[in-house]
Formats: sequence, structure tokens, C-alpha cells
Amino acid sequence: MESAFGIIAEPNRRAILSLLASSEQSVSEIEYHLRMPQPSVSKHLRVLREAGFVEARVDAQRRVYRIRPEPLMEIDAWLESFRHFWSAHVDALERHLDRTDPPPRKKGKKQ
Amino acid sequence: MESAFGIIAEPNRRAILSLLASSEQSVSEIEYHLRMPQPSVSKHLRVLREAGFVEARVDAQRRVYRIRPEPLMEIDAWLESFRHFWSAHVDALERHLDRTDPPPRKKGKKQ
DNA sequence: CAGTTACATACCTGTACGAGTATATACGTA
DNA sequence: TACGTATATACTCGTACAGGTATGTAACTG
Repeated sequence: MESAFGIIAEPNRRAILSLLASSEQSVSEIEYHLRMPQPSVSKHLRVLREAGFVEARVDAQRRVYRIRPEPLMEIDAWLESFRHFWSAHVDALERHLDRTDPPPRKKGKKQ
Repeated sequence: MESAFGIIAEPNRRAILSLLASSEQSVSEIEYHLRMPQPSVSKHLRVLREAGFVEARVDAQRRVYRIRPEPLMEIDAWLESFRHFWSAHVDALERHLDRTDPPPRKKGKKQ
């Protein structure tokens, strides 16, 4: 599988990613939550892992998977060229912030 | 083809979308810029059109295609669940801005 | 040790889909 | 009218890939 876009074309893989977005999960937990056969989960995880979408931590017999953001960032970056179609001003502000300076160190809200 | 994700899995379709992102183009213009055979362009445009990524305006014998943002917005929305992985601080800042009217004019760059 | 759990992998099979080629349709022009 | 241009579609073919089933491997438990 070539690009990050091809990887997330598969609905089950997107479901796995969405599940992992909330918190890391073992294979059997994914299997349980998404109600899909274990070999299917493992195979999709392999694809996701080799494409850099997830990484595994070994915990005894378990493999706990978690998100790696890089490929998703790549997709987010590709969308950049199109954002002006639906977010004329809000997005510009967002991008601006992304690159400017560290978050303001204030805990009291500015009223 | 089911989802918007499946549509943009195809590299040539992404190329067409990227081209149209700058300005609308006729089929033969796309054919020229991307150097791909005309039937291929037409077929990809059909897929993109039926999925709502583009729409065509008729100009005599020409069909001028342009971006429709909705499906791309859908993908952008899906990415939302993952953005906290790479933009943890922007969130807080965003919320802050929500209630602060003028865009902060700071120039503290850390380069 | 044997048995069980947790996960990965090998193999087969069906099918969706993109490439390529040829042809159809629609419009414009002489 | 006939011909060229612009685009769409039909058809065949090859292949990537997801699903399913079975099996392999590693670790824990009694």
C-alpha cells in the first residue's frame, strides 16, 4: 500500500484508528469493541503499523497499540490546499497560531 | 465507491483535485497538465463528480470542472478526533480566541 | 509438563477497480 | 452537409486487496 490515503480508505482501519484516538487498546480489546475477527484486526494493525499510523507496546502476551500522528498529519497537510473553500477566515487564524508562539501562560480567563 | 476516503485513495484523483484547487479546468486542460490519457481523466472525473468532490459547468463543447468542498470537509471533520495528537496547545488557544475579538498581534518568534 | 490465552501469519478465493483501447455522442465550423 | 474537436462510455484484462479459515508462536497458569 502506497500512501497514507490508501491506508485510511478501508473502513475497518478507520474504525480502529478512531477507537485508538480515545485511548490505547490491546488487540483483543479492539476485537471486542469493533466486533471483528481477530485475524482481521491483526492484519489491519499490521498495515497500519507498517504505514506508521500506529505503534505497539508489548505487555506480556498483549500488544497494546496506540496512535502515531505523522501520517494523519500528512493528510491534514494535503487538505490545506482546499481549506479556503470552506473556512475563509477561521482557518487563517488557526494556521497563524500554529506557527506563532507558545500558548499564553494564563490560567485566569481574559474577561 | 463508498466513502470520500476511498475516492481520494487514488493518486490521479488527488492530482486532479489539487489542480482544481488552484482554479477550475476543462477536461483537456487537466489532460494536458497531468499528462494522463483523456478517458482516464473523464473516468476519474466521473467518480469525483458522483462522489460530490467536483461539479461541471458546460461551456459549449467543454466541461469546466471545479471543486465542491463538502466531501473534503467530511475528511477534515474525521481528522478532528486526532488533532490533539499534534496540536495540543492550539486547542486552548482557539478557545481563548473564541471570546477575544482582535487577533493577537505578537511577533515573538522562536527561530 | 499440558493447557489456555493472545496475537500473528499463511493460504485461498472473490471481487473491486484502474489501465488501455476502441467507440459513441455532442457541438462547432467550413 | 461533412469534418474536426471535446468529452463520455463500453469493454477487456490484470492485479491489488479484504475476508475467511486454519495454523503457528509466544507467554502465562495450574
